[in-house]
Amino acid sequence: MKVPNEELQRRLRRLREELSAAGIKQTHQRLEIFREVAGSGDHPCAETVYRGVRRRVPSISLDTVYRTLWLLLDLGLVGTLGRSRDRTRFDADTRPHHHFVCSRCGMTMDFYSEEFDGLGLPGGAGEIGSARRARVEIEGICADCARSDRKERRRKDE
Amino acid sequence: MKVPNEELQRRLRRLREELSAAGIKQTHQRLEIFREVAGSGDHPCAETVYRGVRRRVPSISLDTVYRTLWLLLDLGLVGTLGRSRDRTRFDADTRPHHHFVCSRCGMTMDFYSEEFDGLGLPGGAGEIGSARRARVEIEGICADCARSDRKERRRKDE
DNA sequence: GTCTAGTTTAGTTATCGTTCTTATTTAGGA
DNA sequence: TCCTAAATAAGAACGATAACTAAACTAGAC
Ligand SMILES: [Mn+2]
Ligand SMILES: [Mn+2]
Ligand SMILES: [Zn+2]
Ligand SMILES: [Zn+2]
Repeated sequence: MKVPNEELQRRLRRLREELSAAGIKQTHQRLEIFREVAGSGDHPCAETVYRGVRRRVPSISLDTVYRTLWLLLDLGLVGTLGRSRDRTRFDADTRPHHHFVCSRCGMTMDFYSEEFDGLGLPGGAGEIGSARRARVEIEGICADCARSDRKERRRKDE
Repeated sequence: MKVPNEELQRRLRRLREELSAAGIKQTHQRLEIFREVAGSGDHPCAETVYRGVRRRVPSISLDTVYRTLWLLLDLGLVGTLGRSRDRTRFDADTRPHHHFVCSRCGMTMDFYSEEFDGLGLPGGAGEIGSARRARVEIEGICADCARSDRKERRRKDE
């Protein structure tokens, strides 16, 4: 999953705006680290970002990658996800969206739904607090795993 | 939030059934660790469970707590939640339910909604895989934090 | 172009949740 | 009761992340 160039440019423009607005310097490293996350339509971990950026900026340090990713998180330019046993994964898609996670292979896939975006606390729970954002995670079996399961079952049955 | 004794007993009975069914030994430690999670209506982390169990079983080791909690997870007797930067938190409520998380103070509160339980992949995303379970996390400001915010604002305004 | 505060690097060290190692104990079947 | 595979306790080890240092670099203000 590669992010279309047009969208990538939009995101890079937003990075520059947010850095300016916050009075934070626009360094080559910050640009390239963000480009790496924002250009992959995936949910890379810090280590993956590091390896990717290193191809273009061989001197980059892992320390800078971490510092920058947490900075981007503070600025709201990336989000995080990932089950808590695993390493943190970053997500440059800041549009409201949701995730499907395959419980067999761990594959994580984005999907969009305005209906889900708008979910608030249901009637009976109104006094807990005021909703700002809803995130839906659907756990299931991905199409690929379902296919190999069927194949496996056939092999066993015959 | 304390789990009523009747429900706790039901959960402990289920533990024994599941351990038997899986051919796993019923140790004192496993019983007490599960009792700790299942008896708190909360979402304790491993460390909290450890401290609680230690009052009754002073020789318990943190390692055993972790091993047991992951075992319970595999058996479907507990779930996990928590943002991936923080320590994992465990949840012995295996009924389908959802969470409200206060972005100010971190307070996590359960709520129930049959509508949310039944959420599946929306039309446009049907080919990703087959849904088994939906989890909704609503982020917002809890009633308590909203109250202290208002108080704070008043203090500043006058 | 100069200046400077903020940033990066490399290296080292620390932290903290979690997992491994090893010797010892125990649950539960024979 | 005896036996053994499984489980535990203690503490060392691990891996991801964070926090230093000091020296070099650089973005952006003037
Ligand atoms: Mn995503
Ligand atoms: Mn819960
Ligand atoms: Zn899969
Ligand atoms: Zn709060």
